[in-house]
Amino acid sequence: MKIATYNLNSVNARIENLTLWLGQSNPDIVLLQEIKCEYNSFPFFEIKAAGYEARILGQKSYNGVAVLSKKPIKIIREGLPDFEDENARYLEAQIEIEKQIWQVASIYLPNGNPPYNDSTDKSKYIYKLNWMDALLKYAKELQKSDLPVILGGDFNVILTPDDVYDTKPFLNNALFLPEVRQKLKMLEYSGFYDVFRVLHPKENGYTYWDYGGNALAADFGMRIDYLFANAPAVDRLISCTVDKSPRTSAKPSDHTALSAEFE
DNA sequence: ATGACGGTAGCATACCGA
Repeated sequence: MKIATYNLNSVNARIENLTLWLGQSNPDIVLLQEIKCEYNSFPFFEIKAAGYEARILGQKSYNGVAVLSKKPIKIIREGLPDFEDENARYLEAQIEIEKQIWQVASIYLPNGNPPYNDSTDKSKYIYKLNWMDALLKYAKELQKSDLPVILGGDFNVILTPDDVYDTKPFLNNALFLPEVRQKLKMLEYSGFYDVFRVLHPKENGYTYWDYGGNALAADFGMRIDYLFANAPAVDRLISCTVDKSPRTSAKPSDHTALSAEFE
């Protein structure tokens, strides 16, 4: 079973990039973030032609998450429990592949940085912290499941100093503040393994490079997209790789795909 | 390494992002 997470930065702007990558990478399950559209403008036809069913939690202009699969998708949850969210950031599903049911969630965690016109505005950061608390609370519920569970997506957190090209520009950034890093660590301590780090303790594993300047060429990247797996899933882990091809192909997202294979 | 860059809404420019 091959699963991937990919923040697309608009599914409609990226549909050719996406279908090309689907054909090359051939994942069984894909977790998409920032589709940036509602149901009626989602490119179901093109994705079906590439061989995938799609279920989405859409939103106009911003956010929006989706699950793609070659096999039927059963939606378990839209949005986190016990958390009123005006944004489309969480979609959870069950997919049966070769007699094994996998429970997966596509997660687009809030960025948390203030708007440019008011650097003192903490409301987005507070929203991020509250969102993470709701996720941590629900993750403990999910740990009661005997199914293999994979929480994947754009977590908008640089977990450790090894996960960014330079820490100095990010010391006061909502992606790297101690609170959010601790909360993501708590997700690990609750029993969700950081699949990339399980297999690659040293590699940088960047999944995002800014569009501007020479960020990609100079490898000024950051690791903010993750696949977290519970014990039943990580027991089956075979490989986990950053797939840089969609980031280096034409009209890229600023993120790239992170893939993992399980027995 | 910060500002340039890209996407959306909607038609000029503001907002969002990491």
